[in-house]
Amino acid sequence: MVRLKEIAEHVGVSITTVSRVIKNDPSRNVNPDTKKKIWKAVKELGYIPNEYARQLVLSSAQEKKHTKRIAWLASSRLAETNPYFSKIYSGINETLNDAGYTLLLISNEDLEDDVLFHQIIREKEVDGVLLIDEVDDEKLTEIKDLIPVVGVDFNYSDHAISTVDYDREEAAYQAVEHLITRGHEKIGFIGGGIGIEMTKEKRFKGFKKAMNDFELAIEKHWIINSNWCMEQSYLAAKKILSETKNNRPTAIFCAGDLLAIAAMRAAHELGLNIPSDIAFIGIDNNEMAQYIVPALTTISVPQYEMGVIAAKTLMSQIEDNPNMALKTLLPFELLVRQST
Amino acid sequence: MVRLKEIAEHVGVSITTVSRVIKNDPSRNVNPDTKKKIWKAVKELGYIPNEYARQLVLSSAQEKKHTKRIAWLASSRLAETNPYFSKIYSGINETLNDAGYTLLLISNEDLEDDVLFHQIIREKEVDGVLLIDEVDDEKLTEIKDLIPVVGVDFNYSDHAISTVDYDREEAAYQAVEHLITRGHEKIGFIGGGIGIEMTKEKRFKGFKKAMNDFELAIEKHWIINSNWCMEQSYLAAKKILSETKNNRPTAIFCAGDLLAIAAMRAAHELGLNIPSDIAFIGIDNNEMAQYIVPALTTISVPQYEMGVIAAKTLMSQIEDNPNMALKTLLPFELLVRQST
DNA sequence: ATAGGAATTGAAAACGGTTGCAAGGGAATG
DNA sequence: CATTCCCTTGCAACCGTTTTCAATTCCTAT
Repeated sequence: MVRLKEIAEHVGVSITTVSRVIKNDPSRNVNPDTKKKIWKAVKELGYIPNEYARQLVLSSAQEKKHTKRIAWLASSRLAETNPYFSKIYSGINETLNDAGYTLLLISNEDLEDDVLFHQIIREKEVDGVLLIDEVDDEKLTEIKDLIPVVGVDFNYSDHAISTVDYDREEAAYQAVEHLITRGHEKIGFIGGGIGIEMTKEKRFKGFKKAMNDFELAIEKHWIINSNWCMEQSYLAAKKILSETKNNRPTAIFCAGDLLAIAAMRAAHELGLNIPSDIAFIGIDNNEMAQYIVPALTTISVPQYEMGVIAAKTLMSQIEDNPNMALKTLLPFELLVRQST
Repeated sequence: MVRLKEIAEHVGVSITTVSRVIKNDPSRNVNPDTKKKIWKAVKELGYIPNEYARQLVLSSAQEKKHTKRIAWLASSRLAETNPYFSKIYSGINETLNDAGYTLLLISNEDLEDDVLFHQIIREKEVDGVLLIDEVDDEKLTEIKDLIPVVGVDFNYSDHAISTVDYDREEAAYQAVEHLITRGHEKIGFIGGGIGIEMTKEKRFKGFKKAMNDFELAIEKHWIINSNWCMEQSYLAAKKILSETKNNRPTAIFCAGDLLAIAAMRAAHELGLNIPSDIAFIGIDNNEMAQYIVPALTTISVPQYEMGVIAAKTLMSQIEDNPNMALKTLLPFELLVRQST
C-alpha cells in the first residue's frame, strides 16, 4: 500500500506538504512546481488515500462524514414479485445517483438481525433510509430517531415520518365509482394486504366508502385477500365466478393489475365474457395492462415520480436536516380500457 | 462521542483491557468480573466502536477488511423494465443476505463517472461486483483485475470472468424446433438486443441454426429488434402481420415473454387467431405468461437459481479467492401452452 | 518455602492521515 | 542595510483503536 510517506520521500518533501496538495486545500498555498511534482508521483505510485485514517482524524472535529449511501428497506418478497416497485425504484435510483448517492438494499427480514441493524443504522453506514414496506412499529420508532427516514408507497403509518404516496383511498373510490356509473351494482374486491388487516388497507376503505355512498350492499364472500399472489387471485376469482349468474358479481375491483390479470384468466376459463358478463378494474397501470386481451381498465399511479420525490425528500432531510414529517400525495388517473 | 478511554476511566481499568473485552478476543483472558463491569459501562455510556480507528490499525496487518458489500452493476433501464431481473435479484439478494452481505446498486451509466468508479472499485467500497448487463469492454478489463467479478444472465463475453447463465443458444434452438415440429415453416423472430449486434445475440444464433438445420428460409423482414420494448414489439408485429396470408409468418419466436405478449396483442387486434393463424413462443416464463389468454408457450429459465449460484460463485471468489473463470450453465425447460 | 507457569493487566508503539504553529527564505519597504 | 511581511515548508501532536511485550499477581507442584 502506497502511503503519503512514500510519496514524500519520492519527491523529497514532507508528508505535510503532500497531504496538503492531495487534499487540494485552498487555504494553504503550495509552490506550483512542488504541486506538480507531487501529483506526478501520486499518479506514478498509484496512491490511494486511506479513508479510514482520514476519517479518524476528522471524526473528532466534525460529526461523522456522510457516506452518500442510502438504504432501501423492503421485504424481499415484495421487491421480487412486483414490477410495480421497479418503477418506484427507478425514480429513486436515478434521482439519488444524480446527486451522487448509491442505494443499499436491505430486506426487512434481515434488519431483525441485531448485528446488521447496529452496523447499518447506528453506525451510520447509510445517511438515510427509504421505507417501502411497513416495518413493524417498534423497529420504526427506533430507526426514525437515529436517522432520516422517508416512506414511499404507503401512508397509513401513525408515525411522524415523511411519506410519499398517492391518495389510495380516493383512487379506490374512483375506481369503484367508475364501475358503478357503468351500471354495476354487484361488485367484488380482490385485495393484496400482506399481514395488514384489511381494515387498515386504504383501497378497501375507498371501496367500502363508494359502495356505501351509492347505497350498494357489500357481499362478504366477494371480498378476497390474495396476499398479492396471482395464483391466489386466480383461484379466488374462479371460485366466486363459478356461482350461478345471480350469485356472482358483475364487476371486480382488484387492488393491483396483476391480480386483475390473473382473475381475468379465471373468468375466461369459465367461458365468461369480459366485460359483458364480468368487468374488471385494476390499480397500477402495469405496462402489461394495455397489451392483454381485453386491455385492462386501471388507475395509473405515478410510480416513477413517487420514487423521485421520495428520494428528494430524503436527501433534503439529510442535507438540510429539517425534521418535518411531510406527507406528500401525488395525483393519479383513471384509464378506461376494454375490461369495463 | 464515547471512547474506549471513557469506559476505561469509568470502570477503572486500562484501555487495553476494555478493548479486549469489547472485541471478545478468545485468546486473551480477562477476569469475568472485570468483563461484566466493562460491559455494563459500555451499555450505560452507549459506546459505539469507531470503525475508522479500528480499520486503520488493521489496514496494515491484514489486507483491507471485507466490507461485506457487493455491487450490483446494471444499466438502470434494464432493472426498471423487466420483471425478469427481479427474480434473479431475488436469488442473489437472499443468498447474499444469508451470508451477511448487502447489495449496493450501481447503474452502469454512473460508473462512467470516474469519481464513483474510483471510490467504489479502487477503494474497495465493495468486495465484489455482479454484472447483469454487459459493461463496455474497456471498463470490464479495468474492473476485473481489481476486484472479483461475476456475470449473470449473459455469457458471450470474451473476458475471463465467471458467468452464470443458461444455454441461450440451445434454448432458442429448442423453441424454434418446437415450432417446426408443430408444422411451422414461416417463422419470424422478435429479439431484444440493446446495443448488441444481433449477430452476437445467442438467441438469434439458435434461431438461425434451427432454421438452417431444418432447411427453412429466413425471411429478413420478419427479424425484428425491439430494444426490449413492448411498444416496439407490438408495432413491429402489427406491421408484419398486416401482410397478406402468404406474406406473413405463421409463427413468431420472441426473445422474451413480454415481447411476445405485446406482439400477441397486435395479432389479436388484426383479428388473427392464436395459434391457428399465428403461433407465438417466448422465453423467460414470466409469471404473467400462464395467465394471459391464450396462455403463452415459453421456455422456463431458472432465474432465481441463476441468482443464487451467481451470488455463491462471487462469494467463493471473494473468500477463497480462486481466480478461476467458471462458466456455469443452468438447465431450462420448454413449457408448451396454448399459444402454439 | 519456592520455582515455574498460568492468568490478568497495562504501557506504549503503531496505523496513515490532518493541522496548528513556527521557522526559513526571499522580496519589498524604509 | 535592517526590518517587515508573505510565501512555503516541516515538526509534532493528535484522532481512537489494536496489539506486542513485559510486568504483576496468584496458584500449584515440588
